[in-house]
Amino acid sequence: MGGGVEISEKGKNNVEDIEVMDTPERSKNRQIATPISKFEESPVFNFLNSLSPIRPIKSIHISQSINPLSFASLGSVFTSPHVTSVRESRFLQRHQLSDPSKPEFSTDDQTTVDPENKNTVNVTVQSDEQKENVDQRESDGEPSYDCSKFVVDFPEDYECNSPKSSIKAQEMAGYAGNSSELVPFVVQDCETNMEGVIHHADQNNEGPSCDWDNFLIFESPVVDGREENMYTQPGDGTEITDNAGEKTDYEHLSGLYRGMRRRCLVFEMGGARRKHLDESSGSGSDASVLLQSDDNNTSSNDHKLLKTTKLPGIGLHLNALAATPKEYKIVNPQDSSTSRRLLIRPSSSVDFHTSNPGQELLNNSGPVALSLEGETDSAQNAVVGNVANEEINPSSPKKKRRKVEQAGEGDSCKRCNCKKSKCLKLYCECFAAGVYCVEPCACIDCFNKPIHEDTVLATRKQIESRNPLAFAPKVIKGPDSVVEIGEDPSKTPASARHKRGCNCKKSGCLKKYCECYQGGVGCSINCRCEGCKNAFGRKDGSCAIGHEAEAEEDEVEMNEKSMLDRNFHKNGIENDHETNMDPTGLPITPLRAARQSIQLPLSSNKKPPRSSFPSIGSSSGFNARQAAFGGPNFLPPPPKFSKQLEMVREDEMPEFLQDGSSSSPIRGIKLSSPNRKRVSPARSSSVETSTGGLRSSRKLILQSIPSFPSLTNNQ
DNA sequence: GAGTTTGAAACT
DNA sequence: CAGTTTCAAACTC
Repeated sequence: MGGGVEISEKGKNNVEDIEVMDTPERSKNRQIATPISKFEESPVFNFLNSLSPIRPIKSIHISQSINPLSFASLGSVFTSPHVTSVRESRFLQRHQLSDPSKPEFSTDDQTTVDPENKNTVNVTVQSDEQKENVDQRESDGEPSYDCSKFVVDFPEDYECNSPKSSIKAQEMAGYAGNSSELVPFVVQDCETNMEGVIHHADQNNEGPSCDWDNFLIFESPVVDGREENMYTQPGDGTEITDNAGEKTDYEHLSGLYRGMRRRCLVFEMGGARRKHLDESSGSGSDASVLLQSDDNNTSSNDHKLLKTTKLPGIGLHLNALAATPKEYKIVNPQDSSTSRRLLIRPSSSVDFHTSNPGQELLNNSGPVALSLEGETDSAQNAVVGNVANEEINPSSPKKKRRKVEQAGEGDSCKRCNCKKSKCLKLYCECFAAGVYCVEPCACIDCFNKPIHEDTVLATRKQIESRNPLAFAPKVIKGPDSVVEIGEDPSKTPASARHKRGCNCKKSGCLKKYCECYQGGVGCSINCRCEGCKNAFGRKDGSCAIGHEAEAEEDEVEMNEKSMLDRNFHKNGIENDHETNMDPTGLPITPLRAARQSIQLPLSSNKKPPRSSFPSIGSSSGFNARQAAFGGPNFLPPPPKFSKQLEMVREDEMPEFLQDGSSSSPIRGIKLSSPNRKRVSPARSSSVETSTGGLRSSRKLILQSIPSFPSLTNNQ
C-alpha cells in the first residue's frame, strides 16, 4: 500500500499532520453524530458518562453513533479492508475490555491494559462509551483509532492534539471513502497519538513522562541505539531524538510510539511487512528477533510495543484472546499458543484481523501479530518452530483442550484435534476460524500452519469458491451489541442469529452440537432442526429465554429484510455491511479473532466449553444475555461462532463492494424457507447476515439508513 | 481415557 | 439437489 509511503512522508508531521489524518470513523461519526448531540442529556448518556472515566466533552450520540461505527465507513469498508480492520479492532477491543471478568480489567496495576480498559469501560455501554471517547477524542483532537488507545487513557493528561484536529477532521471526512487514504490516516493516528504524547512529554517532561514510564514497561532489549536508528523516521525520529539529553525518558515513549505506529503499519500494510519479514534474516527462532530484524521501523516498534504492553495476544488473534489471565501476564512471545496467527492472506482483505490494534495492545503477542500478516518465511519459521510442537506432539488432544479450557481460555483460541483433515477443512475449528493451528492443538499432519501458508490459502480459496461464506461467521450478531442499550436487558438480545441455521435432529438444539446453541443464539426459521428446544430461542419463535425478543426479532427481521431490500436498491451499500466475506476468501479472520462471545445459557456441559471464551469478549449481547439468564454467574460456554460476529459485517462488505451484483440483497432475502435443507451459503448468508445485523440493531438500522447517503456522498 | 453420539462438512 | 460418507467435536461412561 501506499500507506507505508505516506506514513514515512508524513512522519515528520507532528500532531498537526496526524490530526489532519482523521480516521474514517471519526469523520463519519462526526458527520452522523453531530445531529445527535441531544443524547447527551439522556439518562443513558448520563449513565454511560458516569461509567466512563473519560469526561465527555462533546455530545455523545449513543444510538446513532453506533450506526456510524457499524456502518460507518461504508465507503471505507468497501474500499479497503484496512480501514475496516481498524474499525474491527475497535470492536475487539471493546469486547475484550468490556469483559469485566477478566483479571486484566480488574487489576488496577495493569499498566498497559488498564488504560485501554478505561477506554472501553463497559461492554454493554461499550459502543456508546467508545463513541463517547471517540467524540471526546475528536473534540479533543485525539485520534479515535485503536492504536491511539494509549492516548485514550491519558486524554486528559496528554492533550497533544492541536485544536486543528477537529477542524481538519471535517476536512478529512472526505477521505472516508478512500481506503488507501484511510490507511495512512490510521497509521498516522497512531503516530499522532504517540507523537502528541511525545510532544507533550517534551513540553512537559514531568507529569506525563512519569505516567508513561509506568504505563510503558519496556522490557524490550531492543531499546538501544540500534533500535533508535531503525526507528528514526523522518519526523518521528526527530521528535524523539531531538531531545538527545532526555533520550532516556523518551526511549520508552519512542518505543511505544514506534510500536504503535508499527502496529498500525503492520496491520495496514501486511504485504509490505511481509516482504520485510521475508527479507529479514533470520533469527527465526524468536519472533521478537524477527521483528527487530524487520527492516521497517514497524516491526521493531511492534516488538517494543508488545513487550511494553506485555499483554499476550497483541496480535490479537484468537490466540491472544484465548490466553488466560495467567498467560496474559506471563506472555511468552515464543509460546506457540500466543503465536497463533490468523490465516489471513497478506492481501488487503485479510488484514482485518491484523488490524486490531486495540487488541493487540491489550494482548501482547506482538510477534504473533506480526506473524499474522507477515507470514514471512523467517517469521513463519519462527512460528513454525513454536507450532512444531503441536504436530510433533499430538498426544492427548482432549487433555490439552480441557486443560486449556480449564485454564479459562476462551474461544479465541481454537484447538483442534484433527486427524484426517490435515486441518485444511472446515472440520478443523482452527481452519474454519481462520487461524493457524497452534501448540495446544493436537492435530495430526497439520497443514494449517504458517509454513504451509500457500496450501492453506489455496484451500481456503477452494472452499470459499464452493461456499463464499464458508469462513464467514456462522452466527451473526447485531451490528453493535450496544445498539440495544435502550432496550430491556432482560430480553434476549436476539441480536445474533445463526446464519444458516442448524439441522439438529436429536440434540434438540440444547447441546453444543447445535451451532445455534453453541453460538448462543436462538434458532430461526432458517433452521431445519427437529424438536427445537433452543434455550436462546426456538425456531417456532418461542424462546425459553427471552422468547419474546426472539419472536419479536423474527417479525422485525422480516420487516427489516423488506426494508433493507428497499434501501439496498436505493443505496446498494447497506448490504455490504452485513455481508462479509471477501470473495477472495480472505477472511475475516481478524474478526474471528475477536470471537466475542455470546455465552450460552446454562450449558449442560459440566466441562467448560471446549473453546470457552475467556470473558474477554463480552459483548453487549452477552451482557444482555447474561442478564437474561440470571446475571453474572451465568456463564454459558462461549459460543464457538460468536467469535467473528462483530467483525463480520465489515469483512463481508468488501466482497459486496467488489461484486455488488453477485449478492443482491434481494436475492438473499428470501432465503429462508423453514424446511429447506440447506441454504445456499451465499444467499442465505448474505441475507441472513444482513438481517442479523439488522436485528441486532434494527432500530439503529432504520436510523442509520438515512445517514448512509452522507457517507456515500463523501466518497 | 475410551467409546459413542451428533451434526456439519464434504463427497457422490 | 438429495443422499451418503467423512470428520471432529461434543458428550457419556
